[in-house]
Amino acid sequence: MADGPGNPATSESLLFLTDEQLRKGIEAMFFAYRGFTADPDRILEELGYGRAHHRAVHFIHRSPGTTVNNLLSILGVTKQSLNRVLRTLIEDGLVESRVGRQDRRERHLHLTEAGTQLERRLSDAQRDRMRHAFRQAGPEAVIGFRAVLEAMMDPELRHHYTALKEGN
Amino acid sequence: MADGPGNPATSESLLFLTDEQLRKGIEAMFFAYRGFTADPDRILEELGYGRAHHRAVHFIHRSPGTTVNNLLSILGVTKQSLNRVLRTLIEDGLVESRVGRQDRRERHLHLTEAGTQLERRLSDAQRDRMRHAFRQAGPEAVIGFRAVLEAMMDPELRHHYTALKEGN
DNA sequence: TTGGAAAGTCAACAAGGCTGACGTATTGTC
DNA sequence: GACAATACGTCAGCCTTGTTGACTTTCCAA
Repeated sequence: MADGPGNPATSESLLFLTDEQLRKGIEAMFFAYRGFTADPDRILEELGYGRAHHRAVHFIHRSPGTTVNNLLSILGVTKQSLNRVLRTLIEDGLVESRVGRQDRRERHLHLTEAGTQLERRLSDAQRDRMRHAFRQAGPEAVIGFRAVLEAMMDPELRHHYTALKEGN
Repeated sequence: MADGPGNPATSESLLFLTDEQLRKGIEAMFFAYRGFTADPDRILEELGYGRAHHRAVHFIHRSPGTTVNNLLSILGVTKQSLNRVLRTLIEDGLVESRVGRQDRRERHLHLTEAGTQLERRLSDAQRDRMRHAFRQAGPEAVIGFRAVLEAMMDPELRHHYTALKEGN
């Protein structure tokens, strides 16, 4: 089995690592992310919210009772930045901030009924697109999709992704 | 072949469409995109640029001589927004704007030598991460990754992704 | 030739990042 | 009991990057 530069098998097996393939992957991320956020963005706009509000609502829904500090480490923004968003959500009655029972310095965040409804509306829209893409591409592709994305994350942030119930 | 709710084959084959699977997909996109932009962001920051500059440089490199209008349709922002970015890039000598020969209203955009160098530096960083993720996940996964992302794009924007030399 | 459309530029504003400084309540430690 | 550390909130001010509105230059078609 010669392995020269002209060997078709060799070039084929490495084809997915050529600069052109990598560029395609980069642009795929760019354009897909646009689609990924497009539907929620439309809903948010009519309510006067932005993506920052969506992120907060999403992760409060995922981890009810989470603290401000925990949310900060997930979102990777400053507390001043998060606070601005959180304040409007609390004022608008979408999020409730409860003083911690063990540690009264902490604030535990929960979605109100209205907050839960908005979360549902946003995630329904986003899931619809994700479901369509998954169905279109098939189960095998979904495995690959997840594998590549997981490998693309910063290692020190990956635990936020896998921290929940493992195996799902 | 009964198809009851307890049938393992059925639930397994549809497992990738459960709400929990979709939520994982959504968060995978969120965290992966953060990693995807992290390396270029660091380079851009030390130069006083942002992601908007990166996007402009990337697509001018991909399509030398492209017009401002064409760039607008790819990037999906207003021309005023793009213009601000473009102006600084031109002032800094990274991009050259040439008046169109047929239509003198048009401006054809090219990277200068310095612009090409910056593009190289940015895309090297981003390709390194993409390459690592591709290698980690394997060729089969890359196929799936691309299939899912392509299905996630807005149909009317997808042509920007596949418009180049097909089959690469 | 003139009026509309198209390409691009300038001005001003808003969202949402950031840093820095500071205040307050609470907790834990010496 | 004093004191440092922690969790959170807030004010001020900056930057990037999105927006709309008003404008010029250029082209083309009636």
